[in-house]
Amino acid sequence: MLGEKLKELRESNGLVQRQVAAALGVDTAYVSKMENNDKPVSRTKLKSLAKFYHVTEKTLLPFWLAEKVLTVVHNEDCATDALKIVLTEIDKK
Amino acid sequence: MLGEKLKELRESNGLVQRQVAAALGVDTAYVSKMENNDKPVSRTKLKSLAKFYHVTEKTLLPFWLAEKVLTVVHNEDCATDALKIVLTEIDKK
DNA sequence: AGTACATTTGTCCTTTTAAGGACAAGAACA
DNA sequence: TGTTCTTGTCCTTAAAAGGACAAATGTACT
Repeated sequence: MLGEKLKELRESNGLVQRQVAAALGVDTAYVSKMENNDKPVSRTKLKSLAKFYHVTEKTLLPFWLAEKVLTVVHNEDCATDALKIVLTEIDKK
Repeated sequence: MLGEKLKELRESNGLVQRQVAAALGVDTAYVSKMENNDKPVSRTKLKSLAKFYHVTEKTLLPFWLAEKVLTVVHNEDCATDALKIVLTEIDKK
């Protein structure tokens, strides 16, 4: 979800993980894990990535947040119900 | 959301927080916080509460999960977008 | 007004879990 | 083979969970 997006962005910019890693000041393993949703992406890194890929943070944010939500509901069989409850709760306000 | 539910259940059973607290082995402050969504409700406590109120855990679970999701998306203005992304992602599987 | 009980709020502490990240070593691939 | 990407393990620090306690507030009754 977010990882896929990040990978797309990197490849569409013709970049290799090593370069991204350098830009963020981390190693390539870290980048790989972010792209495979194995490590959470911090918000500050998200900002750096957005800048690096020349997109606005705002476009990435929904995917970033979705990823977080997914880890919470992941493997719960009432996930859909829960999400719908939250949705109605949100626009009730 | 979950808290409201718990409070409803308690009151519909004509119980007071002190009794719930005793059943769970915690103090009343803790119960109050659970009912006001100030403290997360652990899954084991959820089970105890379900048993105590004579409802199945399955009926409470969606609200419990919704509460967790809410704390994740809370104060993010793209919350709705994120939730929708997760929804489509989920039933894509 | 004053007591008695119920609930809420705030602060504190300890323990558990997650984040953030390095490193080494294993696949893929060109 | 050299480069990229992935996986697994480890470590350290930063949060969050779980919960106690005290004190404040609310409520109802007489």
